[in-house]
Amino acid sequence: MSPKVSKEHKEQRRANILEAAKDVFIEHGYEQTTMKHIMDAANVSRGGLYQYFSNKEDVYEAILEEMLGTSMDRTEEVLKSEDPSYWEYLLRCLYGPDMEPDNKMDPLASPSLEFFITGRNDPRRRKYAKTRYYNGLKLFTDVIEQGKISGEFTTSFESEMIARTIISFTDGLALDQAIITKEDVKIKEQSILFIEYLRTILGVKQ
Amino acid sequence: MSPKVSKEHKEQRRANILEAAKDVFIEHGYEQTTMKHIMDAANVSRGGLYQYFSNKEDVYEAILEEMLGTSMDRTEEVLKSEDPSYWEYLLRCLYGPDMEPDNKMDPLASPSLEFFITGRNDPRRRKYAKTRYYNGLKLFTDVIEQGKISGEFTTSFESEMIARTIISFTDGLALDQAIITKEDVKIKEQSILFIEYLRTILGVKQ
DNA sequence: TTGCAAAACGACACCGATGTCGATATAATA
DNA sequence: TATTATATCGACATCGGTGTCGTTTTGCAA
Repeated sequence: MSPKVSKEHKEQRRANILEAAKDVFIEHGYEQTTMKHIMDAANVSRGGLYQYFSNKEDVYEAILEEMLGTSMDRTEEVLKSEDPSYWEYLLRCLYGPDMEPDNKMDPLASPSLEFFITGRNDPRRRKYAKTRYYNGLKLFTDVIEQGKISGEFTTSFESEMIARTIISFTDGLALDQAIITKEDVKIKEQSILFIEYLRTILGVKQ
Repeated sequence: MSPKVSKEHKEQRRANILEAAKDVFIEHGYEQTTMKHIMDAANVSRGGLYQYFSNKEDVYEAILEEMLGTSMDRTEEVLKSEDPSYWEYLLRCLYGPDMEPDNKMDPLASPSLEFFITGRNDPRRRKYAKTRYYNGLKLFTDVIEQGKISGEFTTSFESEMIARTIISFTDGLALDQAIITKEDVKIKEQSILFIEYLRTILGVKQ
């Protein structure tokens, strides 16, 4: 009845495997990585790996769950900060605490997009894609809505529609950087231009 | 020495296979379709298919070549029309002759994005992705540049950077519609908002 | 017709990845 | 130290897809 191996140890092991798997996915992408790759990276045998995850999709879903969780946490945190400007909230959600776009995006973005797009005919995968999309949509819509109420944004466009364009643009940037490479896509410069766009379309009062 | 089967016949057969393959790719996506699927759809045997194409990648590249070709032709055509407004040129390049965004995108967009992103570590595939990107970039940059020269666009932003955001936004929209589905992404409404954005960022004089 | 080169066929061998399973190692408890 | 549940191992059978190859069919040309 009593456990022969501590629960913490098991969770630790699982976390280690996930950590290693993440690196493999970043390097090879979703489709190209095999369970063998993960086994090697995590120093675990075939049987050992299958003890924790029943297949590759299962592994990636675990990584996704974690991502979706922490991204929600982070933005919650941002929104709870005492800064009163919704415009800054928005920039923080997009570009982190220092509100400065840089040249690279989340390295897990491209394997994830790959996971979503190759599984677009699979209800299970699509569910993850939708969750991710609607999480982002809700967050941005809320912030814009709040900004309107507070009088900081004077736009007459629908908050939700602006939120959608934010997501589409961000996704497009991630996609282009994945298939073309960073240097060629000029993420930073595009982001700066996009901020300018947002500023005008939202009618930000300074 | 002389051919036993006319060259036209052979080209016709090849074209038929490609036609069928295109439908299969649209239905199953790139990764999920197998040579067997294509064989069945095109009513050709295994050996027969391999007579024309040496593998799946080869088939898809043929489709891509065709796409890249016709898209260049079409935009060439648009640019050669006698209409003097560069703003309208731009809208036509984006949304076709009637300049009205609709709710759906090219059905081959998602298999192509899949082809590009799953092959992002393969130089061969990346070359296709780059060609596609830079074709679009050149087109939009040229049009915007012309519009500036003619005085129709008064923006002080770099033409190339605006062109890049056009591509990123368009790609993002295609991606989102692929992984989420049309109805949920509201492509038309987003496009209308995007046109508004373009109008302001370009400083279009009416 | 007949001859023949190319096109079309489909059986087959191959391969790499998968998930299972019986054997073994491990570590907590008695 | 002995017991025992379970974590770990890796060999193995399986499977689906691939590309080849020897055979058959086709249709133009002599």
